[in-house]
Amino acid sequence: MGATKTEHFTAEQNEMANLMKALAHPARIAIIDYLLKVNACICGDIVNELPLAQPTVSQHLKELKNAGLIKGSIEGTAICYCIDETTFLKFQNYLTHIFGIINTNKNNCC
Amino acid sequence: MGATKTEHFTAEQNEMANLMKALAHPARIAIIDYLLKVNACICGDIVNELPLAQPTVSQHLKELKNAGLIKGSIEGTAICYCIDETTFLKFQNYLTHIFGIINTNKNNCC
DNA sequence: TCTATTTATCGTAATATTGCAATATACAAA
DNA sequence: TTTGTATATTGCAATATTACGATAAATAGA
Repeated sequence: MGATKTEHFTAEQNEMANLMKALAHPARIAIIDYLLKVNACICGDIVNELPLAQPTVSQHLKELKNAGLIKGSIEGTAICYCIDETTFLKFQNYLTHIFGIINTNKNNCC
Repeated sequence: MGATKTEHFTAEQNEMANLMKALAHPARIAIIDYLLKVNACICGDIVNELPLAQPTVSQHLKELKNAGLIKGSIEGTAICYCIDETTFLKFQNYLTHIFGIINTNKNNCC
């Protein structure tokens, strides 16, 4: 097998799992961390910031872009990537809900 | 290759990527959703709640347990699973930080 | 003890992910 | 046009994940 049975789960469950999957690699966490640290679009030097070959970085950026977590625009010979706030907001809404329940329901466990 | 180069990233980046990976499947999101919905330990009927075979569910539970997101205790012939708040708190701390930066740095993007 | 029930593990097939060399593409500047 | 620079794509090998049938282990109750 090896293929996730997405059709049996709710749209939200699949959506959240996809966002988690997009962030389920330290290189992609590092990219997000870096984008937030420089607090701007990155135009050119992401590859130098990561301990991976250029095609690998390009692939990770593509996955983050497909998930909607970052967006890019062509800027001459370079590409500018930055955080896509809309998707992060959706992600935040789900997680805030989850964390909210966890924090109010403390100690009702075996 | 196929193996993540964890040694090149920070401990926090690897830790967060691992938590994301543990949640990067709709079945595991569904398990967490269900645990929160019933607001208690689940003793016995997780398998019936999911559209997957028993060995598959058992495997997903194991992954959530390995990641520290749930904990289980033997209760007669059944196993009781529940949310592990400590790990979720760590996860929340990281994400609250990320979301905080994103929400304060709006519109400084290309 | 025997049986039923519940959860875990093993083994395996199908599929997905990771990483990079080689190469392609796109554009700026000489 | 040619050269240099930056990013993307292709192709492939190594590894990981997903799913489940078969089976094991553990316990409760007859």
